Amino acid sequence: MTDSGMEQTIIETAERLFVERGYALTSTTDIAREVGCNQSLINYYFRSKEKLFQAIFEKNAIIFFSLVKEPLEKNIPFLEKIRILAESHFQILLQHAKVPFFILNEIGTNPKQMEAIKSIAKQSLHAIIPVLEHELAVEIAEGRVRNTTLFDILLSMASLNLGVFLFPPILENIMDLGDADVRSLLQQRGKEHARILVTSLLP
Amino acid sequence: MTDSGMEQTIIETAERLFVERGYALTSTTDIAREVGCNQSLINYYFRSKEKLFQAIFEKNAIIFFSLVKEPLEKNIPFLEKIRILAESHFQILLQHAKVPFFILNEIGTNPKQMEAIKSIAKQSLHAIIPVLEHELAVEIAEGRVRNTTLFDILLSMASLNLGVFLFPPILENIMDLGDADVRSLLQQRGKEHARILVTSLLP
Amino acid sequence: MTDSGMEQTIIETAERLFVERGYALTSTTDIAREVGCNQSLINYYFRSKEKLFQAIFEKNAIIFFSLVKEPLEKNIPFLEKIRILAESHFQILLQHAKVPFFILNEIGTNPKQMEAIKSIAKQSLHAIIPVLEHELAVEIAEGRVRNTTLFDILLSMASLNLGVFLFPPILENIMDLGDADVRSLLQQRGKEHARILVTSLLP
Amino acid sequence: MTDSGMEQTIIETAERLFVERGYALTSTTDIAREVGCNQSLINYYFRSKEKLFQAIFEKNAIIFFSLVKEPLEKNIPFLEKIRILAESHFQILLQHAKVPFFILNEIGTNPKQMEAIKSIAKQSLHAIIPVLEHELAVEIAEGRVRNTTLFDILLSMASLNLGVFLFPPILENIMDLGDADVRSLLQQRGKEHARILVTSLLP
DNA sequence: TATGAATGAGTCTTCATTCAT
DNA sequence: TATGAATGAAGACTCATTCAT
Repeated sequence: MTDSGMEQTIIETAERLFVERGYALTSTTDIAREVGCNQSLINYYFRSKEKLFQAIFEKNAIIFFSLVKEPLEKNIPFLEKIRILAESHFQILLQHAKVPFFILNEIGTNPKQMEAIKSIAKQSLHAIIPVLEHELAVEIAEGRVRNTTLFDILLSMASLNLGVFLFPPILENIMDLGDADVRSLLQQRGKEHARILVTSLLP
Repeated sequence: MTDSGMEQTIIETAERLFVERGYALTSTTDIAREVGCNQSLINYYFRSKEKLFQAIFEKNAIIFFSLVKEPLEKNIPFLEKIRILAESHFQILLQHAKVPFFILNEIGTNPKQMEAIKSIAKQSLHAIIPVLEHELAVEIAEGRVRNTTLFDILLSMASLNLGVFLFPPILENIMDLGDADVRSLLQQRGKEHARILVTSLLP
Repeated sequence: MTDSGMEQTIIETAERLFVERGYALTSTTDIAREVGCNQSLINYYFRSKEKLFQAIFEKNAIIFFSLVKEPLEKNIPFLEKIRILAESHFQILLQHAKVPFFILNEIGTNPKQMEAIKSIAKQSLHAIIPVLEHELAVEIAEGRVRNTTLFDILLSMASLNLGVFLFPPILENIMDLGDADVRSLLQQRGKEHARILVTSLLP
Repeated sequence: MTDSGMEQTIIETAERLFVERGYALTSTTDIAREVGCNQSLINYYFRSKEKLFQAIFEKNAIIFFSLVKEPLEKNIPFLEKIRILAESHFQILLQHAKVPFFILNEIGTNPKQMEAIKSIAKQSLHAIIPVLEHELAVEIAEGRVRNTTLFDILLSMASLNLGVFLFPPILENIMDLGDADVRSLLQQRGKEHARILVTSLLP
């Protein structure tokens, strides 16, 4: 802990615990114990458990809704864009494996969070959706893509990609695989998902 | 309310609340209030909140791992079986829309539940996996299915199907769609998933 | 403490402490300690400190606004009514010497209490004010009472009577009188107040 | 803010808040926030919340016990002195409308304050009481004033005058009068009180 | 079978105060 | 003179559980 990095330490510890156990099951006492500080200090810096949580939640919500790291290049065929999108989304999740569970959990657990998420989601998605929607219409019209909706495509993509990060703890256990085994099995799933998606879009 | 009507009512109410809000956010006080009985009665019948919960959790875990309602007929081509499996799984979830979130949540939140789940999962899956695994090997060998693993297939299936029941609350909100709209959009996803899966398996 | 008179004991102890020290300075821990019970028990019976307080506050507010024990007889001259009223009010306060301070304190301290008091006050006063107002008008018109308002009369009465119960603790101290001395000095103030009031009303 | 401007600002702000809300309901945090300074600064200057309060309390206690701004002229008839006293007391209160409630509240709430007040009260009153007491005896002996005690007279005076500043918040509410209405009703009460007092002293 | 009373541990929060700088 | 960090005690409240009936 550097020159009074307490505030930072608290945030980091809180993030770890919140993401691991969720809001309800993480007490400020837990955080303080782990940080090694007085419990009041948490309130001193963040005023309330909820305020501390909210900052962390929103930071992770942004990750949750990140589809790409850099904007998609324009002059790329539609299906190629979908493939890039899927892989990129997968890579982002790979770096934040626990985030999907955390966000899903908190949203399901506290409906109030839906509100907090709305603008984050829109901001993330509206950069990408209108363009794709238009391109998809063209592709369908010209017979290069089977008749479907962008909503369906994105839902499939999200499902495939997120599934990999939601179910593994279960899979590890029921398949008696080690953490490492599962991880390596999953590494290749990113490309596989992209392939599944693109294949499913061919007429 | 019949003879042991109370006990039953408590279980049912508890199930509803636990599935809706999760273990941590459901207090025995809540349950008692909703049931309209004394708070002690819950402990009288079930010894502890945790024991009451455990029964309910395991019941729902069984649902969560149910892939089919009836055993698959034997003399059906492999790909057809996969199609049936996917659709059947989807239909089961459709009847228990809140279960996936509940189970995932509880597992992620309380690692102890992994243990409880292991045998349930194995029992469900081992009825089906060895056969399919063998058939898949044959199909691949004979060039009718591209080279892949059953693990991959089932993970894709689970991801696609469960995604539909995990994300809609989010989708509803960020897309400003009504509950009904989303529901109807999803109805057709069952067959779509089967199609995606099967397509993705073709060589 | 009779057959589980806990609830009653709590109310009584709480009333004593609240009246003595006020809401802010009485902790539920204090009450529990004095009662000799677990602190949770207070919440068990009354849900919250505030609810426990509110009942007590309103009970005392009713006393605070009680001017007469029995309705005034009709066929009594106006000035005689005022005299009876003043003496009656004084007697009521004599039996609840600490109430005025308590009520004044809580109102001044928590503006929200004004709302709680409104209806109590109106109920108490509106039984008596309209009649007196009309009679006063007649008396003035016929020259038997000097020109004034009922508001002034009642404010004078309240001031004189309540003053006796608000300042004595101070008087006791600065005059180095014993509690008993002051008390006896005050006993006679009831009639004195009535006299002052009536005298002041003569033309 | 001049050299020691902070210290002064803190005192002034503290006084305003303490008088408005009382000791118990005013936190040093509140004061610091309102002043716009660090919370520690209050402790730095005044060692403790209580010491800060004590100075303020005593200053206001002096006001509370002030009966006259200038010493009464000697060669004035007794009843005229009483009249002047009453009006003068009323005028002082008019300039410090919130003080009576504050002092009464703190005394009733914290018995320790009685001690602090004793000498202040004595100092204020003993400048005036012995003389008046002697003059009253003469007046009574010569039949110009009815038989009473100075204690009674001063208590009546204090009651009438202080009542005006203690009850208005209540009156405003239960009579549905505006702040301004009540204020104007009360403006004239000063002279009225003097009249009531003097009248009540005539034989 | 069913209940109300009672408890103890734990949660979040507020607050006055202290300390090093 | 002035500050931010940190603390410990206390406050109200919730909750699962136990006990006697």
